[in-house]
Amino acid sequence: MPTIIDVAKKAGVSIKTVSRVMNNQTNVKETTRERVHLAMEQLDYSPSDAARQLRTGKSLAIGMLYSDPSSGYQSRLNHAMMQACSDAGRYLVVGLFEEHGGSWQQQLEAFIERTKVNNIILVPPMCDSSILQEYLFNRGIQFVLMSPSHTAPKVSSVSMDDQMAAREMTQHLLDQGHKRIGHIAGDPAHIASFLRRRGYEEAIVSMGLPRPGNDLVIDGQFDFRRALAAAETMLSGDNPPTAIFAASDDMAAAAYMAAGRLGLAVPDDVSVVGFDNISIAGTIWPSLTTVAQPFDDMAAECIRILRNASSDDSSRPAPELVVVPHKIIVRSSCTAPAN
Amino acid sequence: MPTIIDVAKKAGVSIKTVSRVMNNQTNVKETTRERVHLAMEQLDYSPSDAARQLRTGKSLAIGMLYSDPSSGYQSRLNHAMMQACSDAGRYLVVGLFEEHGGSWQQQLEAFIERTKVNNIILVPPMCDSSILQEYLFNRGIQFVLMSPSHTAPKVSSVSMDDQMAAREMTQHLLDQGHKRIGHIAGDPAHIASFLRRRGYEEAIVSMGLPRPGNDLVIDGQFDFRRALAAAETMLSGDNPPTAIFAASDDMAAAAYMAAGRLGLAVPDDVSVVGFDNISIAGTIWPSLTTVAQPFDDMAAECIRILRNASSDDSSRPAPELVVVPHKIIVRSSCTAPAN
DNA sequence: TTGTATGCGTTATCAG
DNA sequence: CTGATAACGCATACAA
Repeated sequence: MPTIIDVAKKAGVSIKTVSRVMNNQTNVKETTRERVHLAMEQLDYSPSDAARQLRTGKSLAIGMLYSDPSSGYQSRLNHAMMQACSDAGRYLVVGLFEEHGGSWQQQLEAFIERTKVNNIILVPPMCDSSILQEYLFNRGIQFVLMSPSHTAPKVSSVSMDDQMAAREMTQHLLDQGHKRIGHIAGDPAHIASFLRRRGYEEAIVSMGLPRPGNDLVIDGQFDFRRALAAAETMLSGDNPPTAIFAASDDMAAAAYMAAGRLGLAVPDDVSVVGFDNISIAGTIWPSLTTVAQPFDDMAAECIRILRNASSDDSSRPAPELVVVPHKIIVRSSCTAPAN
Repeated sequence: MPTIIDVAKKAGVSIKTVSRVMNNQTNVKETTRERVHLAMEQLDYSPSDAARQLRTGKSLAIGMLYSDPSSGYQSRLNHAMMQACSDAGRYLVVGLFEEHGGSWQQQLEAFIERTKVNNIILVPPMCDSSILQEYLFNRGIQFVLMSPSHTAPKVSSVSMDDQMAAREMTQHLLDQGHKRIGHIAGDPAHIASFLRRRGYEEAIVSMGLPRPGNDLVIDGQFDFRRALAAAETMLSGDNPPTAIFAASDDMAAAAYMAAGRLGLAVPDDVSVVGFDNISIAGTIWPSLTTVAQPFDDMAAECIRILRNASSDDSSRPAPELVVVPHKIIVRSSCTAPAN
């Protein structure tokens, strides 16, 4: 493995100059810079993380702490985050908030002590703790909030627009000619449920249609069984909807089952759309039209923000509030209503 | 942060002695060893990974390369592996085999060059490549095979026993009194499909029941739609099974839907069991009895093997062939047959 | 604009 | 059994 010394020799300069070039510092003649770059390429040189880290005390690790390792959300986020880290030449160190492991702050403190990370990603529900934010801020640790319920003033955050996504999903249904669209809502405790519901209502009202009432909007609480009951109630009513928008794919699957039980075909008798794009959504039949949370892009944004922050020596860079565009995945569970 | 020097001072010894104690080396008087341990505890000392790495050239990173980032299997494995790494004080670096990125060996080579990992986990389908194994072996890189189709002679591997799991799952059905049990098999291209099917047949035959024929075993190829057709065929036949064992949870979900379409209730009219324990299995209703692949334990075993291997200075340690016990998750999709 | 010299916290050599 | 000291590869204070 070539070292900085080899590069310096090859380029006919001192190691300090090579160092300057590597870190994009000023005070290097342009021709010299090029010569160094050439030498680095020819030797296929890449700096040693270990040495760098030893010298600067800054780790390339990025910490992410979560509280529910079994959730599908977290699992997919991990996946995306790992990929993003890998792409950025950094690596992810994960930690778990234990139910009975003391206060969040204590656990965060212990994690930092143990791993020595100085970049952290805070995911729900921890990202909504102002205590944690305060602590990290005071300690000078760079951090990003992932999908916080409320954006904080001085802190960078990355999220998607649940409300807009729900609105577009509903619009998609309206565009196909549906006039009566049911909504199986999520757990009201989650802010996302609220936003998705609002987006759904907005789309409908903005088309001049009446605001949907209790016959069309039922709480499913992200629970399969409740959603099943909700869908059955809707579909067996007097004036059943021609389409159902479930606030999660799990609940959309429940709508599939309710339709089957009632002898209704999806999508011919009733269209169904979901939210999440869980892995089964594409393999189930008919394949489910749904909203894909842009995990990959959100992860990449988190890493980018953290990188910028730590490369910037001068104090704290301005916080960024990034909203990543989602994607509507149109598949075959949705068609124009009969007649 | 205390360093080795602080510990040495506190214990009244030289740093070399502290180093010896840390690395469990010989030639230290027992009382001295204790004194050092005490000092380390009192100072809450932990060695610097960066320095260690710089000095030894050995990275704490563990590499894992995969080819299908969107698969649920991979996503769950990642998750488990990250956790295991974190627990072991190491970290995971992931890489992706690109479809058109050159041969596997070239890509593996590039990954190693770039990340400098010297511990690698090979997952399906790469774990079955003897070329890759040979390459890593010659290069002196420690590696473990994850769920290989065939265990290799000189290489450690970690897997679960698909056949045994399928056999137990089927036995569970038999124990409840089922005599006619259908099987929706997976893609014959996967060795796991074959093993699961064999386990199913074994259980049935060993009870003195006739070996199931083509009316009871249908290929679903891990495809929802095919599985749906298969389940409908079985359940609408002359002598329908009272229980269906699907080789994946996705396909079990298809069986649910087929039952619903035919006006059959799960589990009262037909029991359904699956394989994988995907996240929806517990939330769907009735919740699905299934086989849980022991991702966490398998991941932990991989890391353990790698750790042992790299701490062992003397040549190459003996390869281990670990089979991790699986778990049958009994939920509510399965009951005794009617009458 | 460029170079020299020192130290980050370990491990390892070799001499007691 | 123990210890002084030299690396490992990089960044930087300081000198030129």
